[in-house]
Amino acid sequence: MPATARRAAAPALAPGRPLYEEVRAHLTEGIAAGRWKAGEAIPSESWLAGHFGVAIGTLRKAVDSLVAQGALVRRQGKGTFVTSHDGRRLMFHFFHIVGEDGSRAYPEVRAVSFARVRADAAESHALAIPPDERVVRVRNVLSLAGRPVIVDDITLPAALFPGLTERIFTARDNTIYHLYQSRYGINVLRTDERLRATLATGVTASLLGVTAGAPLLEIRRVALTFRDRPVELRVSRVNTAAHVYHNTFGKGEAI
Amino acid sequence: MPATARRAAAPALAPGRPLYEEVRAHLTEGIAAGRWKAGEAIPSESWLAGHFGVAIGTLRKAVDSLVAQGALVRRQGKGTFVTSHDGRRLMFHFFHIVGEDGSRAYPEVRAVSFARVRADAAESHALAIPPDERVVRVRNVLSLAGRPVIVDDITLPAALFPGLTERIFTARDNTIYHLYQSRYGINVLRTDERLRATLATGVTASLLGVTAGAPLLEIRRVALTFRDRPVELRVSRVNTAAHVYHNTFGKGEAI
DNA sequence: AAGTGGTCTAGACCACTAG
DNA sequence: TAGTGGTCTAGACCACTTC
Repeated sequence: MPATARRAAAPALAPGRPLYEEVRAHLTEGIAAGRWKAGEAIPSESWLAGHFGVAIGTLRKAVDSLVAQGALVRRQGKGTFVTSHDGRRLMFHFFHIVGEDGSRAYPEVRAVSFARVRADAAESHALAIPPDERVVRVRNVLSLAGRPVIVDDITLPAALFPGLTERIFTARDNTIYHLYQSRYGINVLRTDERLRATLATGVTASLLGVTAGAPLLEIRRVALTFRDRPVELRVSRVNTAAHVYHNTFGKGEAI
Repeated sequence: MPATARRAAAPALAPGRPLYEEVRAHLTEGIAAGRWKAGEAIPSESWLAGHFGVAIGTLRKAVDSLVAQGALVRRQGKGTFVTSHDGRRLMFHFFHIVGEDGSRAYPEVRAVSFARVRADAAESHALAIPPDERVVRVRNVLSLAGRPVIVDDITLPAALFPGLTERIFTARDNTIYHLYQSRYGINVLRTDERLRATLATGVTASLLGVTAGAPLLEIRRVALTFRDRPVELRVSRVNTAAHVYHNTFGKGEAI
């Protein structure tokens, strides 16, 4: 049977672009809309193939791209699941500060401040929201091995996080991105980071226990969800005396 | 015909792991050994499928992974080519310094020094070579928009770059990675980078035209080829007054 | 045993490039 | 027009998980 005959099947798959892209778009929409929540399984591949009226290979190609993107996770014999940020594993996908020797540790987070304010120019630009839009500003200090290493200034569009309170934010027993996901249905898929070197001043210096004028690594990160919509701005200042920002390019697994 | 019957075909494909991984290993070996050089086309998919005695779909899966890894590039209607670092495009795969507004520019490179010495402890460790092994040390200053922004200290294992002279190194009309590839058959596939903030001192400060004590971004990069073999250590010191290190996580193309 | 994802086959037809 | 990669089908069987 020619491919075109299938196109009229079940959930209308518009022409013009490859079938698997259409299928992928439908799956993406289902995840973004919360039809399948974080940690839940999506229907089986054979069921989805029948549902969309495509061959199993085509369905798999669509799922493959979502797996590569990090939105889905496959588990042989069990099913395909919406990526959840709860495990400790995924955390290092977006946390890149490691010891000088490359050792990884989970930071302890201490909340310093929490405020509802109006976005300043930089925030509204980074978050693609109107000037003076309501935002939540949070400041955390992250410690590694008992010593303060990072000061995080987090800005969230209030409209995306209704009812967020300081208690909710600090009482979480998991990562911050898991909170966004479990309570507000926001899946962080990508981050955009810009790094520069700065000098420690005033409050930041004292929070990190360094002298004014000490070099700090400043990371300006925008977290994005589906359709590259920004959901969080985070400015981190890192004392890199005993830690480094680690990063590899070229996904290539060792061959 | 059952898959197992094919396993005995042409270039012996050992069992135990998926067929496409075997095929991929054979292709990788061919590229690493220089059987197909940078910029050249490998045989067509149908020819390779027949050669290895696998279905076209299986062959494509092997090629897919090498394309994802960056070792091969597909061009519809023309063929599949060994990735070449000559084009200006690929350069930004490994060069991450951009203007504050995200604008990209090609740096002008000025050679400052070139010397053949013995590896120090840090270099021998980073390059996985014996202590006191012979290495080539090069210092470059990179300028953007006519102003010096980066000081690069490059260390190469002399054994991998026989006959390398200052003239060869500075006379190249292309990127440094293209030189490694075209003259020494070394394909840089991955980089491992560690970043920290430091303070400008002495020579570095004067090369960059900043005062001692100015904050600099230090990037310690190890370039890797097939089998994750290190081929270059590069320590960059960047004046981030008007530039930033830019990076995105989560390959996800905008959906 | 039943259900899931993982691998593999053997084709067909489409889209693009080049002579 | 011939050759290349790109998409898609309709199965088969394997590996893993759960009951």
